[in-house]
Amino acid sequence: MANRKVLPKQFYLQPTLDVARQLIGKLFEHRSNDGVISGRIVEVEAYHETEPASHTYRGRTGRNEVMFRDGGYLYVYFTYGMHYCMNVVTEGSGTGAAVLIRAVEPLDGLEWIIRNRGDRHTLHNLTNGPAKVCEAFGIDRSHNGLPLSGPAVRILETPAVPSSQIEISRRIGISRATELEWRFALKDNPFVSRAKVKSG
DNA sequence: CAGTCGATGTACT
DNA sequence: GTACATCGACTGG
Repeated sequence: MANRKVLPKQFYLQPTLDVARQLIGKLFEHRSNDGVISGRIVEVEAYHETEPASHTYRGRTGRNEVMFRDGGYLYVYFTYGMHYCMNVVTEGSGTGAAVLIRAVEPLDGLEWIIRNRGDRHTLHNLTNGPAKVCEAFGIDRSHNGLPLSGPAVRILETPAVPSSQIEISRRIGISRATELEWRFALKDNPFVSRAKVKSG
């Protein structure tokens, strides 16, 4: 794969919705002793301390500490007794905000992704959901708080995706509050969660 | 195809 | 004790 530049710190310090939109099309990469797994980010959601669906709405807790850091760290949390979800922390120190990675399109390490997820899934079902992405990439509690500048986890620069290719919609799975249109996805990409399965 | 529901552990009230 | 930024298996049309 071509050499890619790691996203600069300043990228993550922007307003969370701007970071979310710009993360579409970027490459997420996990390097471990097992090898390299990478994927193109195709679906994200923004979360911010100013709205009730965010983990940070009620202030600091042990779990959400990483979300209050300055942007550029990975926030990983455990939910439903069995799943991990990973987020990109945004904005300045003291603001609890992040962008949830909801779906990626596999690039490198497909063999590892299949091994991590099990071999009874179709290609499109490997990484089309936030907990699926974490399982596929081998991301868990131990990655909480790691910097996205590497060496374990990184996000790499890519050419900007035109806004005509980005679909904006309501967030998924929110039960405590009115859902906001803070979800960004690549239009018609088959790796997006809840994508319609084409018959032809 | 859509809708329902159990799994399973942790953080927080 | 309750809710949970989910997934996958199962049901019925």
